[in-house]
Amino acid sequence: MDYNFKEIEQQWQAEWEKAHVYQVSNKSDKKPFYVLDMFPYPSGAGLHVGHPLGYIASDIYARYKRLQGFNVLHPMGFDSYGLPAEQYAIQTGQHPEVTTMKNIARYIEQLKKIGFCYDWDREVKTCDPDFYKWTQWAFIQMFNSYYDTAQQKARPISELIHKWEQDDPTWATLTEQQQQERLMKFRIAYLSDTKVNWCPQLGTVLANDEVSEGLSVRGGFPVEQRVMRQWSIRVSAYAGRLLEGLKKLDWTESLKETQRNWIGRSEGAEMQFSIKGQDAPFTIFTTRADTVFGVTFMVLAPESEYVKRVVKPEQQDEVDAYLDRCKHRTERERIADRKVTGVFTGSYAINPLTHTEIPIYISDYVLSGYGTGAIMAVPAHDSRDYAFAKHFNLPIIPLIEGADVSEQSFDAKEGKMINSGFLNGLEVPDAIAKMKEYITNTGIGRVKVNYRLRDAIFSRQRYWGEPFPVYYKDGMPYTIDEKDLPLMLPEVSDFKPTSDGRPPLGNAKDWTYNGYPLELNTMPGFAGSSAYYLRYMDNHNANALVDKDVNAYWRQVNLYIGGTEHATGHLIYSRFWNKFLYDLGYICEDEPFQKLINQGMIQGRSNFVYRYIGEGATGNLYISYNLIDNPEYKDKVQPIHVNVNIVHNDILDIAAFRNWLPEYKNAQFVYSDGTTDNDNPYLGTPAEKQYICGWAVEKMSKSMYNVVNPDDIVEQYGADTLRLYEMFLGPLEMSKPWDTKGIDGVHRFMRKLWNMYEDISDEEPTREEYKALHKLIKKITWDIENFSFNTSIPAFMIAQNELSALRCNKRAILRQLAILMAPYAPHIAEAMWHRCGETTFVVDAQWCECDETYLTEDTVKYPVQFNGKVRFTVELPKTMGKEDIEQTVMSHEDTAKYLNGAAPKKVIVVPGRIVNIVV
RNA sequence: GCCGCGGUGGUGGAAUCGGUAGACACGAAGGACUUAAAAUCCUUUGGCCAGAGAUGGCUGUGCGGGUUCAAGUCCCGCCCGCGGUACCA
Repeated sequence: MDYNFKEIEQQWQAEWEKAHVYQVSNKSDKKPFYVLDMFPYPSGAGLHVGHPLGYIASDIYARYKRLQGFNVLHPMGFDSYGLPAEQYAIQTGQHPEVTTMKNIARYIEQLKKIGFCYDWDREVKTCDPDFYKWTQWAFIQMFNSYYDTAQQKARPISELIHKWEQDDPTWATLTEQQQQERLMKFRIAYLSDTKVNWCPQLGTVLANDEVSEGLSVRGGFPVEQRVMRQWSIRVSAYAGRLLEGLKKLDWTESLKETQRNWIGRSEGAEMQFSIKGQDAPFTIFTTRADTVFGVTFMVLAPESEYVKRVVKPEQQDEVDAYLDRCKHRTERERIADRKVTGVFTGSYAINPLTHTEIPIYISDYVLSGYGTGAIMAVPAHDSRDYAFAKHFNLPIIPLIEGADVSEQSFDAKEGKMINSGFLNGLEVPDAIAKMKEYITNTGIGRVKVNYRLRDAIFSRQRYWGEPFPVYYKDGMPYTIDEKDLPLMLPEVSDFKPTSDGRPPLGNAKDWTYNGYPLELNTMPGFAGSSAYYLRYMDNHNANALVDKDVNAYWRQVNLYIGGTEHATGHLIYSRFWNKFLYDLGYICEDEPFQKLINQGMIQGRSNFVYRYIGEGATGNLYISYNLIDNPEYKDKVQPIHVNVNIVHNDILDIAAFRNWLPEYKNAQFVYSDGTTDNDNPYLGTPAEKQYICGWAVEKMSKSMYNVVNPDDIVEQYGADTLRLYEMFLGPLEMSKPWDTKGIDGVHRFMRKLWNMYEDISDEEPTREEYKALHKLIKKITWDIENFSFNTSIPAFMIAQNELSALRCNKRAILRQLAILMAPYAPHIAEAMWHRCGETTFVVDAQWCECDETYLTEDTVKYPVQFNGKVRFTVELPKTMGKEDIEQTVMSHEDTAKYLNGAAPKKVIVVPGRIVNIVV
C-alpha cells in the first residue's frame, strides 16, 4: 500500500468539512484557549511558501491544545483594505472590492489545501460592512472620550463637559463652536492642523511607522512634511501605560525593547527661560538639568510657536528666508544632508542661574514634535549643540572635570562638575538630582517625563478604507448616530482624487448625512486590524463588537504568532485600542496578546546561470558554476537569475531551461566536466552531463524567479510533508532561506511511517516498543510547549526508525503515534488513526501521557574520565546511589591502572551521566 | 552612533539545567538489487595522525583571555554578520 498523500489529504479535508470538525462554540465547559495568526493582506501574488510558516506553527499549537482538552479558538481572516488593490483600481478601473474578493478566494483555497484547523465560520474581512461597522463604532467612542490624566484612563467626554459646567464659569459663555473647539483638544480621536508625512506619489498622508528614512514603507516614495487638517488618535496619552504594560507580557525581549524604544520614555525637566525685554518666558525640556551653567545659546524648532514672539524686525527677512528653506526641504533631504544650518532671531534669553544674556537661534536640528520644540544648548556636552556652536562661533564652557572639549563634545553622563556654582564637585547623576530639586523649589521649572511616541495620524486621502462616521455642521465635525452604522463606503465615479484635489470620496454622489456633508477622508490600514482579534470571538453579533459574556469567556489572545515588522505599528495600535475599550468597560482584559512569537522570514534562494560575455560571445553560451573562476571564464560571465522551479539541487534541467523563455531556446552549455554540446553533436544533451547553477539568498520575489508556491509543493509532496518540512527548516523565530532540497528526506520519512500501518496486530507491545513511544511522547510534548517544533521532526524520525527496527505493528503503539503526529501532519495522522480501527476523528482524541517508568533503565553507562578525558565506561545499576557509584568505580581495575597508585584529588559523580576523577 | 539577536562539518541545523559536540536531514563517496535506469536498502562521512583491522591518539563550536574536575553553553576584551532605530535635547 503506497502512501497516496493526495487521496488521504483530499478525503480527510472533505470529511472534516462535512462534519464541521473545527467549528468552535462560545459555550463550553472546557477551558478556553485562543491561538491567533496575524491575518494577512490578500495580495494578488497569492501565498508563497514563506507565508504559511507561522500559520503551521500556530496550527500545531492549536491542535495540541485541543488534544489536551481545551476549547481552542483558532480563526483566520483578511486585512482587506489597503493600497495595492486601490492602486490597481486606479490603473485598471477595476473596483478594489472585486480584486480583493478574488485575492481572498485564492488565499482561502491555498490555506485550505494545507489543512489548517481554522474555524472558517469566524472569518472576518476588514472591508466587510458587518466588520467595519465596529471600526467606525470604536472611532465614535474615541471621539466621545477624553483621557483623564488623574485617573489615568479614558472617560466619556460628557464627564469633562459636566466638570466644566460645574467648575469653569467661562464655559457657559462660549459659543457652540468655541465649546466644540475646546473639546477637540481633549478628544481621543481629534481633528487638528498638524505637521504630517505627506507622500505626493501615493497622494496621502502616512503615520510615523509607515515612513522609514524619509521614504514610504510601501512603495519607497519620498515623503515630505506638510501642515494639514487631519484626524489623529491620542495614542500618546497611553504612552506610560503602553510602556508599563510590557512588563507583564510574555513577549521576546527584543520585541519589547523595540516597543520601549519607540515609546521612548525620558526623564528630565522642563525649565523656563525668560526673554530679554519680554514678560512671558518660554519653556524648554532637558534631560541634563545639571548643565544649565554651560548654556551659551538657545535653539527653537523652525515650526515653534515661540518663533513669532522672538524674531526682531531687523532679523525678520533672514528668518523668513530660513523658514522658507526648511519648509521646502523634504524629510529625506533633511536626513541626508546634516549640514549645520540656522539663523539668529535677534533676541536674547536670560540664563536663570548665571543671569547672562544668551542668543536665541532657529535651527532644524531641533524638532517641533518633541519636548517643547525648544532647547537650551550646552555645546560642551552635546554633540549637536557642539557642531552648531563651532559653526556660529559660540562659546563652549566645559562643565565636567577633565573633559577635553577642544575637538569634540563630552556627552557621557559621568564625571565631576566644575564651573557650575553650587553643583561643583558633584558627580553628574547627583548634580542632575540636585538641580531638579533646585528648579522645583525656585519655581523656574519642574520634573517632567517625556515620551517620543506621537499621536497617530488617522486620515488617509484614499478610497479603499473605512469611511469616517463623521459629518460637518458649520465647519465642525460631529459623529453620526450609532444606529446608522455602518456608514457604507460609497460608489465613486473615479478612484483618483477630484480635479480640485479633494480625496476620492469627493467623487461620490450624495455623500451626505441628513443633508450635511460627510468626511471625505478614510481610515488608515491599522484601523481595521486593531481590534479584529476581539471580533473573532463573536463575529456574527449584530449588537456589539463582542458580547460581554463571550469576551469574559475567551478573555484575550493566549498565543499570537506573526512577523516582527508589526512591532511599532499594529502591535502598538492594537494595545492602545484594547486599553481604550478596556477603560470604557467593553472588554475585560487590559492587554490583547499575552504571549507573542515572531516567526522568522523565509527568504528566497535564487539560482543563477552564467552567460559567457567574453571574446567571441554569442550571448547564447552558459558556463557551469564550478568553472566560472577558471582563467578562461573569470570576469567574463554574467550571472542571470533562473527560475528555481527548473533547478533541482542546483542542477539545471536543460530541457526545461530551453523551453522556459524564447531567448534560451538555443542555449548552449559548458557542463560541469568542461565539455560542451559540440563534443556530442548528435546525441543531444547526454543524461550524465550536468550544468551546475550558482545560488544566493535574496528576498522571495517574482523578479528574481525564486518564488516557491505552496500549491506546487502540496501537489508534489502533499500538505503534511510541506508542514513538516517547514518546521524542519530551523527554529521558528529564525530567518532562513527556502531550499526545497531536503524535502525528500521528510517525504521519505512519511512513506516509511505510513508503511508501518500495513498489518496491525493486537499483541501487547514489548517494553522496548513502549520505551520508544514514551520517549517520543515526552519529547514531542516538551517541544510543542516550548515552540521547538523543528526538533520534533528528528524525534519522529528516530522513533519511526526504532519501531521499524523492532518490526512493531502493535495497535496500542500505532494509535498513540497517530495522536502525536496529529498536530504536525493532521491528514496522515487521521488516516493512521482510522487504520488503527478508530471511528472518531483524531482531533477528538486525548493527548498521550508520558509514562516515565518505561524510560527508566535498569543500568546506566557511566563514562569514567580522568582529568576530563574519557578512559573507559562502566555499566552500573540505575538504582545505585552516588557514593556506591564512586566506590565501585574507584575499586575498578582500570581505575587503579590510570591512578597508578596515586590517590585521586577529587571524584565527581553526576548521577546517570558521568564519573570524573581528578588525578 | 545606540539597542537587540546571532556566529557549530561541504549544507540546513541538534546539543532543553555547565556533563561523552556534530543528533536528524541534505549533499557526497562506496556497495547491494537491476540488462540498464529510477526507486529502495546497506556502509562511510568534522579535521589530522597511527594501525591490515577492530581500534587508539591529537585537535576541534568566529578570535584572545579567564572561571571550573568539566565550557558551544558562564565571565572579561575584541572581530564579523543580521535586524530595529536615529538630530528625541
